[in-house]
Amino acid sequence: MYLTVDFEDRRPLYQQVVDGIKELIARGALKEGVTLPSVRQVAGDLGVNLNTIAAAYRQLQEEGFVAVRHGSGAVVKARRSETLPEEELRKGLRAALTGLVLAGLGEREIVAMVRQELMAVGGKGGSR
Amino acid sequence: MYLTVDFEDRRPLYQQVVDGIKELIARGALKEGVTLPSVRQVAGDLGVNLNTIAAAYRQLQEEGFVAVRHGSGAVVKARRSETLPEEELRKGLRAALTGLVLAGLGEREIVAMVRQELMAVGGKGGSR
Amino acid sequence: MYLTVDFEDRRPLYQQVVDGIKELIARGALKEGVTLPSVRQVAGDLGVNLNTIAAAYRQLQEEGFVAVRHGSGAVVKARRSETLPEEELRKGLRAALTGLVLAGLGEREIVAMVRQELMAVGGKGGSR
Amino acid sequence: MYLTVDFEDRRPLYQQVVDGIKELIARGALKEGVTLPSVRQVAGDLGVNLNTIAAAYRQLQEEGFVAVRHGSGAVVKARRSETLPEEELRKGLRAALTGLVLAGLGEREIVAMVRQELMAVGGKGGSR
DNA sequence: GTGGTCTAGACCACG
DNA sequence: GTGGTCTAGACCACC
Repeated sequence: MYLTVDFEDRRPLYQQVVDGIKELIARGALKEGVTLPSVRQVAGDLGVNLNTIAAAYRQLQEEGFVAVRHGSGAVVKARRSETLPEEELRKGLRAALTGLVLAGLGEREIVAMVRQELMAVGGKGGSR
Repeated sequence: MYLTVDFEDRRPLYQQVVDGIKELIARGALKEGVTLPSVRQVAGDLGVNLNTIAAAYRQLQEEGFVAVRHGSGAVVKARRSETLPEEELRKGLRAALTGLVLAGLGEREIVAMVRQELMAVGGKGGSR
Repeated sequence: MYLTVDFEDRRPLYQQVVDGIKELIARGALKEGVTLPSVRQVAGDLGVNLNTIAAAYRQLQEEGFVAVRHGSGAVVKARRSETLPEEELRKGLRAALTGLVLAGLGEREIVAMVRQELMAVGGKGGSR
Repeated sequence: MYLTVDFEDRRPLYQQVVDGIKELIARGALKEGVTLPSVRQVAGDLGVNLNTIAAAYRQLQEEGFVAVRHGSGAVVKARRSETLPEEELRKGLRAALTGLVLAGLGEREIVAMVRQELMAVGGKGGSR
């Protein structure tokens, strides 16, 4: 399971793990019913503390992406019907686009980049 | 200068101010040479602490968006040739898109939303 | 013996089994002298691990609800004169009521719900 | 602010703090807009680790009971429109009532106890 | 000053 | 084996 953390990133480590796993789910690389590697395993692989990964798994559970069961690991759940309120999502998108505009990219370039990222992120997830 | 902060937002206040001003610049609402309102003014208008706005202006200066001159306020600079490293921008875009994919939106809907936001964000200064 | 477990429930599986059997006893569905189905039987029916059911039976024994005899199963005991210390019971009740109050229910509605649940729970064995 | 933890209690410490504060809110002892004592303060008072209280505040924020702001503390929010699903609340109530029935209490005694607890918990909160 | 994150390491609860 | 909780203590981010 490809997952990395970047100690230079401004996001906290546990958040990077959460985001990374969400991305793997969005991509279809982690499907419903799959059991995530154990907290200890991931912590060892990434070279971070056990508690940090535990916090990430806890958040994924609270957000409804996985079902964590005490003695038996964390299992990816079926897609939730509900996610973040659309307003939140728009805010995030707008912030990202603002950065691209300020970097001098035009609409065509930006849309092309979006399409490219969509292929990387969600392209095959749905119909695979 | 339309600028607001949301105390419920997860981003820190100073970051909201930074993002808001960047957006105004991207939209062309704040052009090169314009002097931003004083730290005191903004702090009063938004009802936040002086230090918070000062931190925002400092970051804008560090990122090269404004020039702060002792005693004469903060002036919007010419667009910098270089902004955030492209890798950072892609990361931000990818994160935003991941959220949209997880919310169940398809490529068409997402591209449409991107176009819509681009019109809102980049109205004037986009194709420089 | 109607007994179910819910893998989504926040309580551990063994606790759900304990609570379920207590409820059956409270309702009079399991009377003194009755032998509970074997650990294997229950584990198979519910699709959970043997150890989980064994832990539940052990706790029921420790709390005095059943007598476990080597090789002959677990037998429901006469109602004990003393159960959990009253303080514990009040704590549990108070926690449950706090939730209902925070949900905005008024005293009348809550008392009505209590009466309703009492009819469901204590149908037969209530006023011993 | 009366708040205690019990090291013998089976609930984790942070959960006891969460429950305690919820109860104070339900009782009206903590009203909207009040700032909770600092994490360090509470940790010191209760004799537990700082992180334990931080976890409690975090959960209260996630459940929408308080707004935690980085440099300025945790403020009690207006009542949320939405709480736990009713099913969860009924489960909790049923479990509590089962205990009381097993202790030999009759319907009258139980209803009386409920009324008594309601006066202690939520009686004055609403109309005060 | 405030809360947030992380580590190291211990111990417990669950299956 | 699994995840959960707690501590001690450090350091960071925010206001």
